[in-house]
Amino acid sequence: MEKLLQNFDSIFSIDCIIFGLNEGELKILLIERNEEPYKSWYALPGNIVKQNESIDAAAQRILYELTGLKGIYMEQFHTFGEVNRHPSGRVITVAYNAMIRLDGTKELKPVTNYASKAFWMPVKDMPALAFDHTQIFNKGFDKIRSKISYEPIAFELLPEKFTLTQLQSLYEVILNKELDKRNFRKKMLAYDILKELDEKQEGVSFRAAKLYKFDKRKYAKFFQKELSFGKD
Amino acid sequence: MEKLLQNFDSIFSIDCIIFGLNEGELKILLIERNEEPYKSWYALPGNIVKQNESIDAAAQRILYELTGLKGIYMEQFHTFGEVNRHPSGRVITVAYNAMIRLDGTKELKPVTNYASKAFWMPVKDMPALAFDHTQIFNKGFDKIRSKISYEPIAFELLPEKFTLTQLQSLYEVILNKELDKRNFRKKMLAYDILKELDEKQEGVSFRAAKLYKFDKRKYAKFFQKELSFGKD
DNA sequence: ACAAAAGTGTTGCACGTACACCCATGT
DNA sequence: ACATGGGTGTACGTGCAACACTTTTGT
Repeated sequence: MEKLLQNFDSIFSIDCIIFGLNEGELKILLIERNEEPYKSWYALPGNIVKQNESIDAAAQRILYELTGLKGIYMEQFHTFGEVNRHPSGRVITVAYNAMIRLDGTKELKPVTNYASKAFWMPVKDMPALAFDHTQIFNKGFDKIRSKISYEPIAFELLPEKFTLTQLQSLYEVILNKELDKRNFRKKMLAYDILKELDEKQEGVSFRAAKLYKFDKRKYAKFFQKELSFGKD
Repeated sequence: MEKLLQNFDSIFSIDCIIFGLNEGELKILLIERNEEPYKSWYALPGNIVKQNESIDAAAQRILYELTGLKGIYMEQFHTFGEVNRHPSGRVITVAYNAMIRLDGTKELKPVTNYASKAFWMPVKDMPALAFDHTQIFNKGFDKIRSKISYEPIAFELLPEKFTLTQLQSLYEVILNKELDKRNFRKKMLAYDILKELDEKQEGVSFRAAKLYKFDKRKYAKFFQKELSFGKD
């Protein structure tokens, strides 16, 4: 083992699943590869971790280099380690995911030649991806879907000010089922993590809806759930 | 990148957190290291993944080599990738955990020299461990604790036949809090995943309790939970 | 006036929680 | 007889699911 450790290359990679919401459609960030293997295929933003950076730091750097996005909080969700998942050799990959707000100010522009472009792809139109990225994406999507079921994380995707109907549509897209309007609103408001604003929607040709903001301070309590059988 | 891929050593490792229950005490499986670095320290069973094996397969092999245990179903829960977590070089580690039944037939015997012994350590007495294994253990324990809160996985730890009181004690040990006896029994029986046997406890100096078995067939339904707002 | 979406309450049910006493058995 | 854990039921509160009509606004 000592010999192994003396001269090694760190061959592990990061792949990122970044969700965004645009015109009511759930999308994820893809790149078009500009390198072999899988040159000109679509792929998740991903690359090799350097020897002197932690995997969390690598995730930040790689996302930036391939898409121009900086400072996105990503969470590791699984490591894929089949022997032949990469055609050029043994590479295991640590997959991260994140949800971000698309406010129009975030331009996508790869900083390296490794990607020829970065773009948003509607989740419902996902094409075949390079490597095992389709499998990685499926697992990441499952993860998000299950997480949203017990933690109100969907706000990350919405603009700062949003209507309850927009929030509900987002839940419906992610969970892929219709929800009851009255029950949804009741439950969301009961969480007490929304601030009602004095503003209304503008530019719609029907009754304008109230706008809400997500209240980060009150959000904390949703990270303390536990099974109990009485006597807390 | 292509150059990197041409001659590489795969330097990633696996570490295993194996929980067991013995005399009502929650324990985890440790080894005593027989190699530098950290020679003669206690550590989680773990070692380097080979180039031609998947990380899941590596987890099986490594656990076997270090402890003699075979065919234990382990689940990956996190990958640790700080730059300096291993003193000899850059090694990231994929951590797995599992819960197993200690029925006395499983002898612990390392098959390689890499460990001088393998043994069960009570969780409440955890010593300092080699590398960042204490941190890994803490995260794995958190994971188990949170998982048991929404999925009745604790049966893995118990003998085939057990009493409800034993089951409750186990929950209390893992969750680190007292539970109400009536509510606990009501809830567990309501899950309808226990088979009541015609047997009773033996060799106790008080009223013998009924024995139960875990019914694997009925267990399936606990893997289908989702947030909903009506209209399923 | 009409089209389109906003907004709003009640009821039944399932589940969680709090809580205390008698029973069976071995010594 | 007594000590030890085994075993049991009820009442209350909360949260989820089902369900339909009126209001507001722009065209």
